[in-house]
Amino acid sequence: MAAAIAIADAEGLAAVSIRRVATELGARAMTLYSYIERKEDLLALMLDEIAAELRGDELHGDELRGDELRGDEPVPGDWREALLDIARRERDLVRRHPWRMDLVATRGVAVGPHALRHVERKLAVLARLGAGPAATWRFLAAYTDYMTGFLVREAQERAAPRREGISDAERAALAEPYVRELVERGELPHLAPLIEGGAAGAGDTFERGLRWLFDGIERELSPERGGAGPGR
Amino acid sequence: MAAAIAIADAEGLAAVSIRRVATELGARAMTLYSYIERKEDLLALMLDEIAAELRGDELHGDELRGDELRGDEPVPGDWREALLDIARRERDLVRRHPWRMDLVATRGVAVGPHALRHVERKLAVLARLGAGPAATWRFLAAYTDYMTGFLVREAQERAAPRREGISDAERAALAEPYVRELVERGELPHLAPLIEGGAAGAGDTFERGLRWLFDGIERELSPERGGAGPGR
DNA sequence: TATCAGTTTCGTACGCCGTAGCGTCTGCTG
DNA sequence: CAGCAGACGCTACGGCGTACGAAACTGATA
Repeated sequence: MAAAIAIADAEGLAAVSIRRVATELGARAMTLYSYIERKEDLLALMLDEIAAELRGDELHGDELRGDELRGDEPVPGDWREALLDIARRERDLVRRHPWRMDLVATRGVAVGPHALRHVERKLAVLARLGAGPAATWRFLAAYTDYMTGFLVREAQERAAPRREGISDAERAALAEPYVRELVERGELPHLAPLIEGGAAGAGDTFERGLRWLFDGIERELSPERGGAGPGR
Repeated sequence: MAAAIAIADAEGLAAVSIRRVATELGARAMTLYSYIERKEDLLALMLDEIAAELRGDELHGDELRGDELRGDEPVPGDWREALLDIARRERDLVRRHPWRMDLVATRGVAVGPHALRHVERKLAVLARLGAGPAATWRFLAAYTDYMTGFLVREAQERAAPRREGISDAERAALAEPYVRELVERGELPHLAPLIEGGAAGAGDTFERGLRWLFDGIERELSPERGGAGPGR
């Protein structure tokens, strides 16, 4: 797993092949099949393994994995700040392991012990909302979906310059034929000023989008008020 | 493109190989390289092609592609209903072509003429918000990210039973080792009741999540009011 | 009608991939 | 010491994307 993760971090998920991982370990390809049944097992294990890095305290070695319960120490601050903190850590995780979103998009989210403990942590935060189990689950689903979409986009934008030339070269050489023609024919009246004005792609929308989502959730829980306070 | 799309619809994106598409067309593999430079070009073309199905009117043949301007007829109702309508169509599109999310997650969103016209349509709706270009772009980014995340998850959940046994068989045979042990050791106090109570995975969260996001955006634009009205 | 440039198609080949099948070796258990 | 389970390696199969050069076909020109 460590070898596979190192390869994926350095050269992308496509470089993780059975032969390559085996070579990195000084073995032959078929040796790996003593420990896994299919390559997909290895990928699933990688996905759960990096979820261990999502713990609040940064001690993610194996030393305190044993019997003492952890994972539901009270999180400081209100639920918004706590969930925002978790979101930032998830974003950092994808920055370290961009291939995570490739796997999430194809195999779905991990269901190993580390990943489950992380879900537990998020539910502990959401429990402060005092909503019922069904509503809590829906909140988590909306949060997860937004995060997935943002992180997929960010990981892929970050990987794009590595695949081709530079982002500017791509924009100049690839957007010219389509966009220029459509813009000059006046078929994109709303999009054209955004492109030419530079508004497209400017700024970091990560926390902004999360706050909008949080606002909407908060308003549902206290509908008569404006929702300015922490609610409840 | 049509042959490739048909294969992907029927057997998934992995079945789309150069050799397979060529065979479907009664030709040999290398023949395709007279029309595309790389396989990725074919995938990009597929992605833009299905975006043509996102037009509001259902005439997505080639017959009226010519000179008459279209794409910014006023959309009925307020912006929320209009954007919700677009969102439903995007969801239906992924239902017809689940492999779209695979491509979006790896290659990013399409930048062909059909896809650009669809972005234009969304910007026309968002223009009613009367926000500046930067804010409008951020709204679109947040919407797109939520949609991507939801659709990636839905497409992958829909494809999961096809990959393995049944969803129930999977839940029983695969979740047992991890989850049961952790639950019985009491390490997942918040997650356990959701699983056992059946709250997990119940109901459709699509429009709910979108409405929360819309509420948050609306509140930003009219902060002093509760945001109950359509605003502005 | 004969020629020819240009396009389209094809056969072959290279180096990858995941993994099935089977033989060999090692070290622990009874 | 016998037996055996597990770790490990070799070989092979069918598939992949695509580079390269030859062949076949097309339409326009002499």
